[in-house]
Amino acid sequence: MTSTTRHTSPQPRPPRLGPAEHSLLGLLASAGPDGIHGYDLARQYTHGALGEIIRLESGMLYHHLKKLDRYGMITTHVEHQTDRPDRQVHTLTAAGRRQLDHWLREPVRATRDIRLDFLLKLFFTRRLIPAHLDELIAQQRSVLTALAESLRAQMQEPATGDDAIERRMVLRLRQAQTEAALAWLESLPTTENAT
Amino acid sequence: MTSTTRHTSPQPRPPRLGPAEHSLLGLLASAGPDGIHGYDLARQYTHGALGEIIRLESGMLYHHLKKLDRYGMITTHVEHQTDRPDRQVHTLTAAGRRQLDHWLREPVRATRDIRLDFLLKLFFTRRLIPAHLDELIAQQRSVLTALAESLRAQMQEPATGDDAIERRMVLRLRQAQTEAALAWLESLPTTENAT
DNA sequence: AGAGCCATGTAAGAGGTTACATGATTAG
DNA sequence: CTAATCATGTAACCTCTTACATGGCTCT
Repeated sequence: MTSTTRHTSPQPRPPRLGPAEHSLLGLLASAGPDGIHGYDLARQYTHGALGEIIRLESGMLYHHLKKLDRYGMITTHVEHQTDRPDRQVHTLTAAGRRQLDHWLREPVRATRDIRLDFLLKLFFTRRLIPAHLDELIAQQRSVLTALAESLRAQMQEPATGDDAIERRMVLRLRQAQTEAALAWLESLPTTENAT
Repeated sequence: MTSTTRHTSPQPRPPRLGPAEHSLLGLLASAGPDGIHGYDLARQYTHGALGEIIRLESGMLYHHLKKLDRYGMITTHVEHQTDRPDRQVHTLTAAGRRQLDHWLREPVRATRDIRLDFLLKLFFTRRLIPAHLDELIAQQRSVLTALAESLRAQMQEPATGDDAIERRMVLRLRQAQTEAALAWLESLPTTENAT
């Protein structure tokens, strides 16, 4: 076991992490203080419900792990094995956990982010901080409700211009998708009717 | 007016065009044989319904035009102006028109492509080949109906495994989004109830 | 005089895809 | 013997985003 993490330049830039990286933080949080290695992480994206939400090729997975290490979100140490290739075991840092918790608390702003980002938040909130589930759902509902109302208001405006029909088609689609997401949200199992 | 198009190597690779490039082909088809220049194209993405569907920065726009020229989908010639900067006027080629028509005839396979790709197809079919509108909508409806049925079948399967709840949440969201898109599709103005 | 339009781009970087490289071990 | 598993990556190539560069002209 040789520590290989170097924190000479912890945060090269303000870290803007995507859904893939946040899901990795979530898996590392689930793994606990003993850490987890890349190949094990990769398996969680190919088997299980996570793979239904997001697809992550091994190339990108290792790339993201490097990035998270550079940002000081995780630490990395090599675990030597005799009969198998060496593993790099990763552990979540306090900064990584803070980043994860912050991300989990934020609802998504746009309807199109429900499919990927919000599903991930839901998945990891259930697993890591189930007490916060109702709050996450409630906050997301209020964002989508506001969006739906704004769309309804735009539909009320008198149609003007030669592309009025096209604009209305677009608006109605956005409205339909937003309302479908809202209905789905409201059908979600909460603490009241938990399993 | 100096012709600058070179067709020494017309198709360097099998051309895989994205929605942005197809929308450019659509605008070039609307412009007719006299062609149209980049800045004029850019305006159609900032004003009008097109901008509600897709956002295209000028940098990417000029990049796509270069690519379309390399692929032999458009031709380019410089139009000299004395009081204004020179323009590069682009014209759709027969190959470009073939590509556009082929793309317009294909329904999208996934629900998430409705928001961008299908809206573009709808937009340009209405504008260029309105006689084909009903067919496009009917084909897309049959694709989405099949998808909805497959999702319903998956929901019927007995829930098994420890992440069964999560899998069902994902499935129900996909179902809700697909059914919302279907309902919207069926509410679209067809030739029967045209304006 | 300054803002903004006209017209075409470049530069730099983030992010992603697809495919392959390596090399040992184990299961069928 | 062959294939798959374990484990970590590299290489090449797209795409997209964001911001800026240029320089003359017109409008207020």
